[in-house]
Amino acid sequence: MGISDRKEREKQEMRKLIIGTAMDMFINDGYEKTSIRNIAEKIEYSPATIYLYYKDKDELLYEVQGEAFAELYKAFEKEATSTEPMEKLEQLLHSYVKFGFEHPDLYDLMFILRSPMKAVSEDWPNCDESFDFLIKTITPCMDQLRFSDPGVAALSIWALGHGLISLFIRQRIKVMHLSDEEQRALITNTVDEYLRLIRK
Amino acid sequence: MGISDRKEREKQEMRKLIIGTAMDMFINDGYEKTSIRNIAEKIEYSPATIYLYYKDKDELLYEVQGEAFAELYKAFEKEATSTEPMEKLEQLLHSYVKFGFEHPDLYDLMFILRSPMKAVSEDWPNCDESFDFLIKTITPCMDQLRFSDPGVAALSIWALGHGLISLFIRQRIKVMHLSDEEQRALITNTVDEYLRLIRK
DNA sequence: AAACTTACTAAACGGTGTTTAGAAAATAAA
DNA sequence: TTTATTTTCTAAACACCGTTTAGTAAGTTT
Repeated sequence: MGISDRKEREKQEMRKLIIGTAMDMFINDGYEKTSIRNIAEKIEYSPATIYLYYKDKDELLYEVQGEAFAELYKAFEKEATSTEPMEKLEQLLHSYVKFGFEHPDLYDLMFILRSPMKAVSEDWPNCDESFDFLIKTITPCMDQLRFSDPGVAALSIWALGHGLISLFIRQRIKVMHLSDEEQRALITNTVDEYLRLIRK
Repeated sequence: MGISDRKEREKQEMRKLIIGTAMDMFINDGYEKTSIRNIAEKIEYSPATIYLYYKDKDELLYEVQGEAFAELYKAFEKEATSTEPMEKLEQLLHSYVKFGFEHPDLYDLMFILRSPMKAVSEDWPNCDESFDFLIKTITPCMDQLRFSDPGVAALSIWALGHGLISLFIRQRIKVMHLSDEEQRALITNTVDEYLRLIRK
C-alpha cells in the first residue's frame, strides 16, 4: 500500500511544518503573543487545519518544550565534557546559564511558563533526560561537595541557576539599577562564587 | 467645597473597591484568568467603568503588585527581627520562602509574571523597600559571609530563594517525582543547607 | 427651570482559542 | 470512465478577551 505510506509521510511533514513554524514564532514573539491564527497564516492554511494535527495550543507548547529540552541536553553534552567530576559540574551549570542567556524565549517556555497539564502529569521525556544529566554529574562529586545528599545538591544547584536566569528574563534584577551588561556580569560572578561555596 | 470633597472620597472608594476585588480575584484565580469583565460583574458595574478609574489591566496589576510588596515587607518586619545579623539574615530568607508557600498567586504576580513596562521602567516603590531590607540585612553580615561583595551576596541569596519557590510554583520540581509535602520539605532543607554553605 | 458637568453603560472593534458543518479534492470501486 | 467513498480542508460561528466610543441619565450649578 504505497499510497497510505505517502499519506502517513505527508501527515508527518504537515506536523513538522506546523511545529517548526510554531517554534520559530515562539522564539521570536514568545508563546503568549503567538496565536493559532498567526501560525495558520504563516503556513498558508486555515486555523482549523491546525486542529486536525494537534489537539490544542497546549499540545503545540508541549511538543516545542520537548524539542527545546532536547536542545538543552545537546548543549550539556557539548559543553560539560570534562572527565574531572567537579569540573564537569561547573561546566554544566555554566552551560545551563548560557542556554538561558542565549535562548531566553525557549528558556521561558521550558521553565517559567505555566505548563500544560500533560507536561506535569504524564512524564516529560526530554526534561527527564536533562535532569538525569545533572544527577549523574553530581553523583561522583558528592564526596567533594558540602551537601548532605544528591537531592539537595541537585535542587540547590538548579534553583540557583534558575533563580538567576528567571529573575533576569522577567526583568526583576532591575531593582538593582544595573545595565543589561552589568546584570549579565553580576550573574556570571554569582555563579562562580556559588561554585566556590559548594566545594569542600 | 464639601461636595467635591465627597466626590473625591467616593472616587477613592471606587478605586479601592476595584483594586480590592481585583486582588481577591488575582489571588483566587490568578492574574491571567481574571478578566476586566469578571471584575466588573463582581462589583456590579459595567466593564467600561473600570477604565474611568484605571488606564488598563496592567495598571491594575501594578497597583496590586504594590500592595503585595507591602505585604512582603510587613512579613519581613515581623519575622526577621533578630539583633544578631547572621540570624536575621536566616530569618529573612526563611520569611521569603514562607511567603512564597503561603501566597503563591501573589508571589507569582510579583516575581514571575511578565511585568508591565511601568513596573520596570519607572521605579517600583514597594519593591525597592523590600530589596533594601535585604541589602541592609546583608551589610552587617559581610565579614561572616563567604561572598566577595554585598551585590553578589544579595543576588545569590535572592536567586536561591526565588529559584526554589518559582520552580515549585510552576511545578517544575515534579521531575524529581516527589509528593507535594516531600517537595516542600526538600526546599526547606535546601534553604538550610544553603545558609550553612554561605557562612564562613 | 435651564444649563452644565459628572458618572455611567450599551454596543462595537479587533483580537483570542476552538468547534461545526459542509465543500472540494483524492482515492477506491463499479 | 464514471460513480461512490473517504480524506483533507476551510468558512463561519461560538464564546471569550481588553479596550474605545458615543450617548444616556443623574447630579450640580446657575
